[in-house]
Amino acid sequence: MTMKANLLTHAEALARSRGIDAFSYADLAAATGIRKASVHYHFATKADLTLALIEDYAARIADRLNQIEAQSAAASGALRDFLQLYHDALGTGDSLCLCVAFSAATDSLPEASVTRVEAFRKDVTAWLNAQFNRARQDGSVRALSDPAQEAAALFALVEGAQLVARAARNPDRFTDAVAHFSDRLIMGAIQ
Amino acid sequence: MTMKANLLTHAEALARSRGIDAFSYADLAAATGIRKASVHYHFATKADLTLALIEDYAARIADRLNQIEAQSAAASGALRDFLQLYHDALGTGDSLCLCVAFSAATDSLPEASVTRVEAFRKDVTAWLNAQFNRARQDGSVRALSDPAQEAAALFALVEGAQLVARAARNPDRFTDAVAHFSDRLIMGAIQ
DNA sequence: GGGTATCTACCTACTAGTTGGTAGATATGA
DNA sequence: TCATATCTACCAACTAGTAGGTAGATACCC
Repeated sequence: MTMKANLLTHAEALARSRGIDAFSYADLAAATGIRKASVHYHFATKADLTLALIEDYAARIADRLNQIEAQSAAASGALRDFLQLYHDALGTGDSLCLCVAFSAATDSLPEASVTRVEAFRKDVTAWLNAQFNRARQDGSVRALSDPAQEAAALFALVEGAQLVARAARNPDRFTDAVAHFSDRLIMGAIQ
Repeated sequence: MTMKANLLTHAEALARSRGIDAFSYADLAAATGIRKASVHYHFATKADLTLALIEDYAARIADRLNQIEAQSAAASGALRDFLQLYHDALGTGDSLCLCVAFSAATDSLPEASVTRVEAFRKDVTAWLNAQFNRARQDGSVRALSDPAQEAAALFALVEGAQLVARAARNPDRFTDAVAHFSDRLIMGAIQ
């Protein structure tokens, strides 16, 4: 792995567990074993670093969502995988998905990153909207209302569930919070 | 208003709009017109200040929830008022409820404050649980499942909806995200 | 091939500014 | 007189970021 990728990996872990405000170039230098000035060589300013973080993250999640959609036989399967993705992002209960971490720190983020996070949020909500539209066809989600409304609600639910689970340092809280929604998913033999 | 209360008011506003990490004693001094050292006279350390903030806030919300419960004729009315309370906390879209702000910054909070926030979260969830139990009696919430599950889900939903609305700087996003839940509330002539 | 130039990736050593926090003087009112 | 509340003037530690230098790889030209 290149040092740049290495720095991004550590920065993402720190941002997700502590928040963007709460880690410094010094932390990053300590984590990777190079000097602070060398971190600046790869990412001139912290604004550059945060933008790189969100772009990298957004690309990875977009790939994963496409993959989930392609692999699922019904909307319910895709939505179950979506929940699992956000559950797994919690790790042992000490880290958030980067989107939640960035949303929580909007004020200390450079404008370019805020815009990028907004676009990411819009993309994920659009993906959810597509799944709920699919569900309207395949009938794999119980008590379905307006897809756009469902998408907005589910996105807020998983973000809130992450926040609660991380604050309690217990990923089970995520499962509890989304249980009511999970119960609405009708799973066939193979999803 | 005493200077101590004045400081708490400004600190709460700053914590809710920017986050706890993102305001300093210097900001507080500038906001109140006294010197930084004088702020330390009232709150010796930032740990003291954050604890005072959450205690003050928890007491106010507990009062408000008791009031809401007493005034409501049915569970649906109490839950609608609960949603309104969290909606109003957003202001024009630039501030979170203190619980969300504190949950997002768990790592940079002193242990005593983390514990206090956890207790607050537990209290609010218990209140929601009580409302859903009430709903089981009065039938004012459609498609009701397990009250504890509903409480966990609703709490996560409002926290996430606040996060999304603040990030987008638009309180309407909160309304969108909770619309699906709102639709489940059966409102009588007088609530 | 040998010399020159440029690039990558790092370094030491620094700056200017901010952070939470402290010591000790001073004003004010009961 | 004495507690309360404020002040000025500091401190150590940390922040992002900069200046200037170096070892080694790569590229180009004669």
